[in-house]
Amino acid sequence: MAATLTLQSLPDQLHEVLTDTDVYMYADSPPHVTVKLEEGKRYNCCEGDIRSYIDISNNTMFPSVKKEVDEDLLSWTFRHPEHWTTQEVLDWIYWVADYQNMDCTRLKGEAFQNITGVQLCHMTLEDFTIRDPEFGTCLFEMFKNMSRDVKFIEPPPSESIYPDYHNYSEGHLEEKVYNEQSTDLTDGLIIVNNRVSFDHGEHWYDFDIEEEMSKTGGSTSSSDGYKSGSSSDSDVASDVEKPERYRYPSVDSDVFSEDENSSCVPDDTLVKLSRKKSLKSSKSACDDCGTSDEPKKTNRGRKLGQASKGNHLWEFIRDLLKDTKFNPHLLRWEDKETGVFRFVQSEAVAQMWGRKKNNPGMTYEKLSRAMRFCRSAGYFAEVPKNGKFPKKLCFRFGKKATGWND
DNA sequence: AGACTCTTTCCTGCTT
DNA sequence: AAAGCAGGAAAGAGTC
Repeated sequence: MAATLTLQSLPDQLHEVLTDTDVYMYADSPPHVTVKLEEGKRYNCCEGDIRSYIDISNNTMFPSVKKEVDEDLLSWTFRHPEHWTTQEVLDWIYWVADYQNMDCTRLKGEAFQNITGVQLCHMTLEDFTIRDPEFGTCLFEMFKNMSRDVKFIEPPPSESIYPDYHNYSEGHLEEKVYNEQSTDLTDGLIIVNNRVSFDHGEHWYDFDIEEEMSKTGGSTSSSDGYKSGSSSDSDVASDVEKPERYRYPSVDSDVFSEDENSSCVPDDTLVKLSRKKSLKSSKSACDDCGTSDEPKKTNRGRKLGQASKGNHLWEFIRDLLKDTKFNPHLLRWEDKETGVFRFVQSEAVAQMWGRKKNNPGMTYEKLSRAMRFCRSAGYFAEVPKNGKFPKKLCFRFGKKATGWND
C-alpha cells in the first residue's frame, strides 16, 4: 500500500535538504516516512521519534541540568518549544522555577496549564506577567533566551521506530542527549507521521505531507492501516508499544476511533466531544461502529500501557511528600504526625500523576476522585474536621498506607 | 474465563 | 461564580 511521495510534492524548502530519491513514504500502520539522509544512513521516523534536542548542557542560560531533576520531567528538552505539549510547558515552568529557586508556593504555574508550546512561543511579556505578575517577567526572559539559544543536534541513527518513552524516566536521558554540534543540513529535521518539521536558518518549518500531496494530486493511503477492523497483529503491537503521549492528531480523523483522537489532543473540545460520545455509547448499542460484535469503545478506564502494579496513587503521593523537590513546592505536610498533607499545586501534581500513568488528560478533578476511592479503600483517611486543617486540597494517609512517616 | 483490584471518566449535587 | 468536594455509575486493564 505504499504511495509515491515525490520531492516535487514537498515545499521548496525541503529541496535543499532532500533529494528526489531520498524520500520514501510507507502507508503501513501507523504511517511513517523514511528519509535517507545519506548513503547507508537511514532514519525511520515516526510520531514521537522527534529528532531534535535542546542543548541545555551548553546553553548559557542553562549551564547544566541539575542532576537531581527527575528525568521524567525533561522531555521538553527533546523538542523545539513549538512542539511542546501542555505538559511539557508546565514541566519547563517548574524546571525554571527550580533552577531559579523560585518560591513555588507563590508561582502561578497553574495559569500556564493549558498552554501549548506554540502558544507559549507567541506569548508576550504582558501575557506572561498577566498569568504570573511575580515571576512572569523572569519566565519570559528565560523562555526568550532559551528560544534564541536553542540548538538542534543530530542524533545518532536508531533502529527503533518508537522511542521507549519509559526509558527516559529510568536513567537513559543522558544517552539521548548529545553535545556535539553537527553541520549536517538535516539538523533538526523532524518527520512525524505526515508532518515534516525542520529548523532552517532562522525559521521553523512545519507542514503536512498529506496536504501537500493533495495539492499536487498525489495520494496516500495512510488511513487504510487505521481503519477499524483491518488492523493486523503488528498494528496492534505498534499501538501498544507507542506511548499514548506521542500520538498525534490524525490527518484523516474520521477513520480513527474516538479513543485515539481524544488521546491525541486532550483539549476541552475533544473532552466535551468524547463525553457526548461516551454517554451515547454507554446508554445504547453502538450504532456507528459497523459490526455489532466489535467491542464497545469508550475513553473510560485505564489506557494501554498504564500499568498499575507498583504504581499506586498513594505510593506516588507518599514519594512526592518524601522528596524535597516536590515538598513543599507541589504538596506539603500539614501535620506529618497524623499523616495530613495538602496539595499546593494541585494541577501540577495531577499532571505528574498523568505523566507517570501515561495519561496526558489527567486533571486534579480526576486525581481527587481516585484519592477518594483510595480513601474508601483505606489508603487515605478522613481529615479531622477540627478546624486545624484547610477544608480544601487536604488529605490524610490511612491505615493501609505505609512508609509515609519514615 | 471470570472475579477482583485499581484506577479513570463522567456526572450530579453540594459546600466553601 | 468558581473551585473544590463527595460519591454513584460505568468502564478498562492488570492480576490471580
